[in-house]
Amino acid sequence: MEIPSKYNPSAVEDKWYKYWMDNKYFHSTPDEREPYTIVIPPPNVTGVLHMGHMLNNTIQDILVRRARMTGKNACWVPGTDHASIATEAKVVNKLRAEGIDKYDLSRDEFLKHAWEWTDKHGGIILEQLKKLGASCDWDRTAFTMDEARSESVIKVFVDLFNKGLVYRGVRMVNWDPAAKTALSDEEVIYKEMQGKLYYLKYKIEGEDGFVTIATTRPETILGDTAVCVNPADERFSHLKGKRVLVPLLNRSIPIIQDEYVDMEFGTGCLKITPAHDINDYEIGLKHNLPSIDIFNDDGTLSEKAEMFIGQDRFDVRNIIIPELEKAGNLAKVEDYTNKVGFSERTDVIIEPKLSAQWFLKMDELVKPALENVMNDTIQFHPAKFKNIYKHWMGNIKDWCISRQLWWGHQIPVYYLPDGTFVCAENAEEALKLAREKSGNASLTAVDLKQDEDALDTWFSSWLWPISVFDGIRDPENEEINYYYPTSDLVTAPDIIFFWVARMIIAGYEYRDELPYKNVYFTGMVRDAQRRKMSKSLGNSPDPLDLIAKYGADGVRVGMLLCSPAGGDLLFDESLPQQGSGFATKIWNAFRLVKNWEVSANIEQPEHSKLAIEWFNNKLGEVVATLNNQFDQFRISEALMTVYTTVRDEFSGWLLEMVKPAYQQPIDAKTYNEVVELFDQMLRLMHPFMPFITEEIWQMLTERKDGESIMISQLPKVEKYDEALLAAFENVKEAISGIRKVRSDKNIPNKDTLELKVQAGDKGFEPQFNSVILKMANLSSFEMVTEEVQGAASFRVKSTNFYVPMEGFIDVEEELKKLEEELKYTQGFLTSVLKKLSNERFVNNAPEAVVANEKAKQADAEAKIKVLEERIASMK
RNA sequence: GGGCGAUUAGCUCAGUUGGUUCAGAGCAUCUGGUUUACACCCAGAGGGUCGGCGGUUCGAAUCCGUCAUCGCCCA
Repeated sequence: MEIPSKYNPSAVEDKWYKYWMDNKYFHSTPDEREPYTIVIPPPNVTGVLHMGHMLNNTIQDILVRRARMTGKNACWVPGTDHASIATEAKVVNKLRAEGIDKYDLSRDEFLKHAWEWTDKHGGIILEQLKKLGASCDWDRTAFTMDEARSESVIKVFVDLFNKGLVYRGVRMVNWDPAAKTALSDEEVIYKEMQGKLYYLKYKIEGEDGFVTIATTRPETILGDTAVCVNPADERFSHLKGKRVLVPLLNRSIPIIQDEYVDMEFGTGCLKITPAHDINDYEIGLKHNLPSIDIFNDDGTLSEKAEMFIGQDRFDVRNIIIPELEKAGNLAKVEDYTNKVGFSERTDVIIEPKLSAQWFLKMDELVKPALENVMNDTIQFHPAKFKNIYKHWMGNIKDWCISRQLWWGHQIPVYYLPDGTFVCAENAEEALKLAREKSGNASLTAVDLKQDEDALDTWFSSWLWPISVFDGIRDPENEEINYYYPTSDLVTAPDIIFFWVARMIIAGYEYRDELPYKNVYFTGMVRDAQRRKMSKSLGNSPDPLDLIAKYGADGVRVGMLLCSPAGGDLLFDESLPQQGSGFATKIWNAFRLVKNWEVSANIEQPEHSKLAIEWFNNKLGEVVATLNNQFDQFRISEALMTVYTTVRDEFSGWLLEMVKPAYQQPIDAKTYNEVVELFDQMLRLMHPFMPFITEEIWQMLTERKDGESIMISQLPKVEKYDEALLAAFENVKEAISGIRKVRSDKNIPNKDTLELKVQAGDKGFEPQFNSVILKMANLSSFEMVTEEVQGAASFRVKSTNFYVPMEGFIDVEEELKKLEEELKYTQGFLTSVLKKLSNERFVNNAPEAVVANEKAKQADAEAKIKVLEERIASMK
């Protein structure tokens, strides 16, 4: 078989992905095995794959592939969410570009366009995930607005309504005037803005004087219904009970007193506009002030404003100032920086607005969700996110679940002609209820009008772990009972409240059970300068370009190399480059082994036998380490374990030890054992690098059609000989010592050396002599009992190693080195003795710790003796 | 303003209930090397008073207090 000298990822990756798909290896159906389930955090249909998805889905794929290789029935459910605000905005923009206004269309016509758009763009991101190697069960692909999921959402709304947990209320909401919808607090982004602080004079009614207030939003004076001062503020005590006139309108409003007012800020005098500021709204409620809503839904001024009707709120700000100045109401203007809320979806400035919305009562629902995270029934990784979760859940507000949009699940509330309403899963049911409620049997379907609003997208995604298995509509079906609760959730910390908390709430409400056992929070992907990856900065590489350049395996390794859980990942192209370099390294190891000529007629050399015995034990240790790291979700550390094991232990030590001499064949026994060890290593690597491991695994030895590394089993933890591994570390140290002598004396590796060993109590492992002989390229190996002169020397523990080289040795320099080594060891001994001579240490410290110090003392003393003898003999 | 978290090598981070040879890794840096899988490589080396101060302890990167700086969330 001809093995290409270069590994070519792109050809290999498409081939094996197709093979896995054709063989249905990703597909899961319930059986007697233990399930391992992950639901994908459904990406938004408007999105394309970005670096955050790459990281997130790489981690999920690693977990799923590993579970599959440990005998579990692994099921990774993919899907997308409908993203009502973002998608509706995209569709509205597209229609506008075609000269169509949304409001010229009926709801049904608009939805037809939205579905068309979704069908065209919605699946792109899932196709991209395939390039990454994602082993999702594609037969299960779900969408938050497909039939099963939609019916589930409606069913849940009706259920919560009937439980009395859904109510309609008027609240101050975050209004997005571009999308014409309310947003949740979490969808508002506050940005620092350079603005102005305007000082405006309000005439005191019936007097000559003025009261001066400061505001950043002069256009809202038209909605003022009071001016407020702090009751403790003596500057304004004379104003008590008086009234002032709103500039331009000359409307008379009261001066009220409230401790809310900060006496230090501005003039200490605050205008109150209850309809357009959340704090003013609270004060308005407290003091029974009227609210005057001066804005239309699109951010233009309404008739209630009495002036500037139909003009945009920010235009009005510019034109009202000259008017106020002309009228003598403008005192001064200052520069001012404040935080302004922007819509996460449309990036326009949020308008606080009073509006009728649907709310979900949260206080009772959160209880089990909070408790079971705090008591670690559900584990967060890293655990620090428990605190932030607790804080939010403890201060939870009712959830505003209505959105003034068409794209989404229309709220299943139907209004009767008299303004009362009923809530039902469909129109027929609603009609039945309406007839009962009104006592009017002649009501017909056309008399009922369904609520225009749609539900918040999160109101469908919070059901995701249940609804993807149809557990809402059919709570006892085989799949939900088998796959739920799911195992792990992998997501970003910025949606801990939007999504994670609410899924946990829904889990306990609808299954009386947790939705998953572990939540792994990934870091945020940033660039090398710690900036967020964003389109506008142009600092985000296209993931598909990266895959084309470095291979999916290389990119997966690159993403993980520097991504601790919950920490920022500073992405740089050197990372996937390192990943692809690692793939090359593995490929070359494969080429080395595969190109050996195998002979059945030679005996296995001693050093090969030892090497294989050692590596078998090493493998046991590595498997145990990996299990431990995965148990703790230390995935990036697990990758590092695999990385260093392949590079250092497998390639650097094992393969070098068994490698036959140039153009010599290898014995069949060693070859077969090395192939078996290679196979085991490939399995350990497979979850991280699925493609190259499959490619090599298939070529490593004869495979039958339909076999695959992805359905093979990982090596199990076996007992490993720790003493053997420790002994081998001494052997490595001895070999390194000889290499260092070569390097110091400029002796080429191909020249053989002699070695003499003066064994001490520790540091010499005679059973490995054949290994040292081969790895250090020695011509002879001799045990001695005396000091050897005219030789370079080094020590492992209390054993002296000598490499004779008469004439090469600078006695002075050698002595200097020995003196340094001695001084260091003596210093170390002093510190140990200091501890041991401290009575309180000996009495208080655990026995094992004291014994350890005594062992350190003995070792140091032995080494000092060896060094002193060596120095004495050289002098 | 309230809360949470962080501060360890040039960079990014580990460091499990305080105690195994004077704090580890990867990357970066430096030195040497093209030996017959691999220069996308190999062999070595340097680099940290664990943010400052104080305390508890026989013993502190680890526990407590305080200050400083930074980040995130909420108002």
